[in-house]
Amino acid sequence: MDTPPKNVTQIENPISKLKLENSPVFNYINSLSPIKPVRSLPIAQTFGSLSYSSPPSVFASPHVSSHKGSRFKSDHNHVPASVGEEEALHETEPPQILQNECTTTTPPRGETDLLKMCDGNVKQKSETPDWDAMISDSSDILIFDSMNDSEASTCFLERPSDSKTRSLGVAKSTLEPVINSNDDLRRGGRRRCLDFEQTSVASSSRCVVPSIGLHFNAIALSSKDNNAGNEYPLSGNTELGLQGSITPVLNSQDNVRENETREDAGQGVEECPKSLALVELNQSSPKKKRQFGQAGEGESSCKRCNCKRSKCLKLYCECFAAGVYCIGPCSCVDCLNKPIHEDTVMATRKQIESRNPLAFAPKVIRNSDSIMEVGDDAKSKTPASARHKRGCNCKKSNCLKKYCECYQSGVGCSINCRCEGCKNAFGRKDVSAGSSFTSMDKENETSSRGRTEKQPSTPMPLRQPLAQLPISSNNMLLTHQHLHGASGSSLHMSQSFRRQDMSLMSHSKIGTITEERAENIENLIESPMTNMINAVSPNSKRVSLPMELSPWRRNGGRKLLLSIPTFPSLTPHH
DNA sequence: GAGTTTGAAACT
DNA sequence: CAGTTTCAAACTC
Repeated sequence: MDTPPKNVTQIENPISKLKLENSPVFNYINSLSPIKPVRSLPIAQTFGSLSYSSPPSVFASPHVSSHKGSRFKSDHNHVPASVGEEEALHETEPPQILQNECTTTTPPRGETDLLKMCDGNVKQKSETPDWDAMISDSSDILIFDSMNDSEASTCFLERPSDSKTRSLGVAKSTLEPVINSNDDLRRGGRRRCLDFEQTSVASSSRCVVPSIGLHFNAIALSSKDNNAGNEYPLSGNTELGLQGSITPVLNSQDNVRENETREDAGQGVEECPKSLALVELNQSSPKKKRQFGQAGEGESSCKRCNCKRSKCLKLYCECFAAGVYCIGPCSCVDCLNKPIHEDTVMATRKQIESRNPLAFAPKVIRNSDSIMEVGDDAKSKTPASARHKRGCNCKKSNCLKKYCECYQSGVGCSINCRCEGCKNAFGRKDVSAGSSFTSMDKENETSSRGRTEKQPSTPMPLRQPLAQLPISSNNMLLTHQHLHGASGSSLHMSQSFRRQDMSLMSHSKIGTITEERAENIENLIESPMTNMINAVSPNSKRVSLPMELSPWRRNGGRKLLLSIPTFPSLTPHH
């Protein structure tokens, strides 16, 4: 990928870096924050992962593999604190990738620097660093952290063609609240750039700033959705630069064009998490969708529904389930899943969430230790640990058709599945039962007993309803705060999160984050962090941070256990 | 493109 | 919680 020269230059330019480091401003900033470098890397990432939804399981699919590939690649450079960290990153795949990339091009100094640099990039436009602005913005920047960094970098790296737009988006995200003067415009763009999560997701794909509350589902969903795209508008989101901040302010046309461009480039799809890809690609016809879907875990294409009776306000509707508005390509009838009916959409979402808090969460969860099982064919490339949360219930398809959510998502069946005659090409239930897949279950079980003990070879309780997991955005917040020591930034994040949740109704999985939107969520759940996490209950897990990440860790080596919600619920209150 | 099959979502 | 119905995607022809 071509990186916009400008950015690269900046990032790589040692001189500027030096200047920055030596400058009074730099020192000042450093002295200010507790947030500093050290944790900045890990935490930021974690943050990102935590806060943002992850890309959905989307990643589990072949796409995933590619992602992973890049991830690994970059990871090297980026000094992974631990496996967990990696996983955490995982959640924010898109961002992560970006980040990694960014890291790649930068001296291993810390994300802080990275941020600065990135920031610098943004500002660079104006050439000389505006120190005052920098300082004033520093907080924001910090808040964004990895996300921004990564995204920013990603943006730049990812699509040269879009660099302009992306950088713009980044800049906006970092520097100013993205205000969409025109809702319609915004919405129009939404599909591609979801507001909630989407924004983030979208951003990731588009390099827009990541938002915090993602639609996990959309993202995560992957399977079907993964579209993270355009999500419902966070009402009020816009005002926060942070969050959604960065909603790319594109009108639909622009988006379309952008998408087209991307498609032409042929990159987006592969590199983007399925969800993302969906968002962007889905403008096409249903057939196209299928094709894409194949590529991805389940579908990589954008969502396009064909609802006749649900008004696109039920989970039957893929768009709705993915947290995106129906758009042109949809063939739905009496569709209410449109920006015009935002209130209705939100209300409905809330209602559904009240019934099932995880309704919009990513359906596929990836294990922290997920390792790609590389096989001869693409199918075998699924993440070993990716699994459908609830599992499927196939009776006749043998889990060999897309009727099967597991199969559709590109993940193997697990003990959570109640399928009959499972022949899932990505992993059969019986086979996976003892594998890492059930990690979640294992974790839960383990958690109940203590922590890092080895898992019992005993079968875990079958199908733990994820839905039962208590996840609340509030919890999320707490978690974040805890993790970050309640730093201002974390607070920011939390707040952002909340807002998004509120406005969105909370969602991913990905929710998700999605899936994609989901994966972030998933990652949260299974992320590196989570790896270290022991589940206390289905909803919360005890988390012990890796040494590197855990500032609270006692010298004695005692682990600090935190209770972390598995999923951030989209709804703020609950 | 129409019709069928399938299984998730929703409902009772 | 289980059984049934509704729904829309996936699939077949």
